[in-house]
Amino acid sequence: MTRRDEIVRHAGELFRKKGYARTTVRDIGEKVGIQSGSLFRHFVSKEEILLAVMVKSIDDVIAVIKSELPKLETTSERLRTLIRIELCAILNQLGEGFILSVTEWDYLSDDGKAAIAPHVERYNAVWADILQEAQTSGLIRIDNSVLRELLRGATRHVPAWFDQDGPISLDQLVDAIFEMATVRQ
Amino acid sequence: MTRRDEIVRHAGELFRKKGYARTTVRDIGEKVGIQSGSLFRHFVSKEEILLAVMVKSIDDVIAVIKSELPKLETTSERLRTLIRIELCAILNQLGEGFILSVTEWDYLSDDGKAAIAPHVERYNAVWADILQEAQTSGLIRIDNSVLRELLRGATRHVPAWFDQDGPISLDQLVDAIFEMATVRQ
DNA sequence: GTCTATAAAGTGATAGAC
DNA sequence: GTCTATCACTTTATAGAC
Repeated sequence: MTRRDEIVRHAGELFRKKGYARTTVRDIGEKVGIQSGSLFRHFVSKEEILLAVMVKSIDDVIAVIKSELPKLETTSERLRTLIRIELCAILNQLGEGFILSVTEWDYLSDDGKAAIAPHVERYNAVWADILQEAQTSGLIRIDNSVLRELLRGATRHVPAWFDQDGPISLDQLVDAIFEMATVRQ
Repeated sequence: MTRRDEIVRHAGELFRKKGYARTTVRDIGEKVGIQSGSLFRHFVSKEEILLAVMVKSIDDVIAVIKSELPKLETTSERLRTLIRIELCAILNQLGEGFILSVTEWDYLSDDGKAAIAPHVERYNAVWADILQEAQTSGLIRIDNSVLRELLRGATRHVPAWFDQDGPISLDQLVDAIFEMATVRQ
């Protein structure tokens, strides 16, 4: 693992925990074990570190999706799995900063947004495909683009209240979201 | 309207638009039409301004709920209305910073959180009551505390994608959320 | 109650030695 | 490639005149 990777990993953890704005380059340096000034031999700016975290996280999650979904035979299974993967990603069991591409979007410069956009769009396309399938087969009840955003909001908010060691398991949470999204059949 | 009220109103608008962290006291002063230093004759700190925005917003929304819900006769109508009011609040058609009590929660000091908590709890209690009713009458399908958080996430995320002048009306959005939350009957 | 001016602290980023 | 040291700037908040 290169130093650059190491910085991305630690920065991702800090950004998630404290938010991008409240994480200083000194925090990142301390976590990595180097001085803050040394970070700038690896990245030209703090924003570039955020971008690297976002890109890696999104791409990691897409890779998992591409490897898992083709195995599944029904639309219902694919939708349920997609919900599960998004939840794992958001709960940081996959990648390290997936959620940041939603929560910290506004902190990016225009150039930064443009750099991330293709990755975000690839991820969105996966969801659009599955929801299109689900709508065609009558699995979901409401407009699929509206449903996508309602589900994105629901999953995005999960870290604020869900305790992985609490009374509800991750599987139960996936079931609840799937149940909410779909028609009872 | 007192100067204090004026500050709260303008600060709320800025906090919503740019976020608390990126809004400076200079921004607020400029908007109000006074120097930043003068703000501190009305509030002891920037955080106290945020607290005032939050408290006012939450209390305004609770007041609307208390005036509208008792008129309604069915659980279904009450739940739908509660969803509509939360959406209006989050879209800033009610109060000025309702959503801030969710999005900017982490920026509060411990004392700040303690000051807001009773107001948030009163709001949560309204939802808990209605969802309890809905669960008893079989209107909703999943655990009501889980459903509450899924819906809170869904509505909280709405400003990020919903355009009030776009193709979908607010009423249609309320319908979609209600449809998602409830059993088809 | 507002102004001007500034204190005190923190920020991202750079320079140059090693 | 990391260090030390620091620049240039921004931030919240204060002091004292009016």
